[in-house]
Amino acid sequence: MIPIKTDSAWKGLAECQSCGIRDMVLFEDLRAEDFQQMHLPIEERVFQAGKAIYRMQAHAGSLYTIRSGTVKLVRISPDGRERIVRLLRAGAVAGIEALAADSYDSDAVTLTEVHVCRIPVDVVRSLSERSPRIHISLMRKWHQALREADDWLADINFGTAAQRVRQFVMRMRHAEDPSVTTVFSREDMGAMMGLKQETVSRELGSLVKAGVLKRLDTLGRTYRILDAQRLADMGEE
Amino acid sequence: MIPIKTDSAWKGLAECQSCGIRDMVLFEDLRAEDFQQMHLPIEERVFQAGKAIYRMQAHAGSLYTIRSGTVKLVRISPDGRERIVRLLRAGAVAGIEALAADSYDSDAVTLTEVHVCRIPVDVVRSLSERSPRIHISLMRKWHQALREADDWLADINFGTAAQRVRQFVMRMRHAEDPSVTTVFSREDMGAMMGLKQETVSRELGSLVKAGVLKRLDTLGRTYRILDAQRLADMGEE
DNA sequence: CGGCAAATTGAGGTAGATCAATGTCGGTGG
DNA sequence: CCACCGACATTGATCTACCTCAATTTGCCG
Repeated sequence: MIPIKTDSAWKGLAECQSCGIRDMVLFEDLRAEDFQQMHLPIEERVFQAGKAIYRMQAHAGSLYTIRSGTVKLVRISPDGRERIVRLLRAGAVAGIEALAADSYDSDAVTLTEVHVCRIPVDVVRSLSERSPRIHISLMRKWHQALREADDWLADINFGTAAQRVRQFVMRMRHAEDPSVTTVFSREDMGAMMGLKQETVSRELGSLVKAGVLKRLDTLGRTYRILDAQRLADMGEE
Repeated sequence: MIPIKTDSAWKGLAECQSCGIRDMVLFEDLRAEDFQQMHLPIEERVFQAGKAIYRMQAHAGSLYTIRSGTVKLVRISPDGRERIVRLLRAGAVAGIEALAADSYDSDAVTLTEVHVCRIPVDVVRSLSERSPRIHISLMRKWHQALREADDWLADINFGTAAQRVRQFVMRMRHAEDPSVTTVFSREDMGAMMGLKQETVSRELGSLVKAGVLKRLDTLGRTYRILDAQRLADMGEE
């Protein structure tokens, strides 16, 4: 008998000390003695694609370090339009605003299956008071988020549709193999770049036709970059 | 004899303890004893309109709390186009990324005469290690910056030109008198909203013609808001 | 096999860009 | 004091990139 699942599956208390991606996340520099001080539960959770980790304006009691997968931060405007303000990937922190405010500033919705560690905000606060290392890590995470937000505006929400789509494709290259890139539904891509889904589809199509990209799957989510040079250069100056 | 002025005028060592806007800035919760620990110089500086406080990629050795005036954060894209990613006003911190990185992420250029306090990054670091209050202040400043960046994307870079301009006009209302709003050159406004200056001019003009705004100066920088309701509502749902 | 969800493709309309002329103000020098 | 100039905003007339609406295609799954 399969247990009923809600939005997330609880995987038990996290084993921070043996965490495989510890160097990417908040506790990158934490020492053994720091873990002793921890009394509140850090939990590992899994979300299926399309689930909300938290909602805008909900009480912000925890932050979430992302172990794997991709999360979109979504704002709904007063008149109901959806705007994706940022993407978070492995190593980023979702809900970092919990450290400075009472409620979350946006929805956090998973685009893929996502593994997170849920850390109560009090744990981070007390650790960062005691450990300068955590303190530095936190600064880096804030900076990472801010930088990402500015990049989002300056890179993929600027210029013609063709320029935006190319920037986006480049930004979504795989870390392991930069000649492969994975994108999202045309609707989501539109909400990220301020374009309509048809326009996104057309621009991707024209990159394929131009021999810059090659489809690797049937759905149009994964592409091989055949001509990285042209992808980066086209439409400059 | 008047001393030669470079970009900024040095006004001497800052008197933090008697600072009039201390509750808005970084040291809002600092106590007398905290100031004793400070050995590096905090300087008060004044910049005329149109000067750079710092440049993108320059070595980031200080951050700047803004005492008065308005600063634009500007990114130049590889192909030379200018994009304004955010505005900073009194109480905000320019160059906060100095705490987490070696170089600044954007140009900071004054739009008005601007008064700042220049604080060496080491001062902030050592204070925040010792004082939990500073630590909390810093978190709030990071959050303020991140929130502002996301707002910028979701509010004034989203929707039709008319919606953007109205959002912008509302965002630029004076704190003391919300029925007055001050905007910038049409070119700068365009670079903030992803529009051309002619479009900005037309949209402002149509708001005046519609009786929503009234020009208060000859240059088109200051307006009285005659119908705040319509300014907020028009073009919703 | 049929039905659904997502992407693609096409035709036509429009918001905003582009190109260009005109207007207004403030400063400067004769 | 007035003429001239440069900076900026405004206004007008086209043009076009992207949106809109709609039909078609593709793969997936029951």
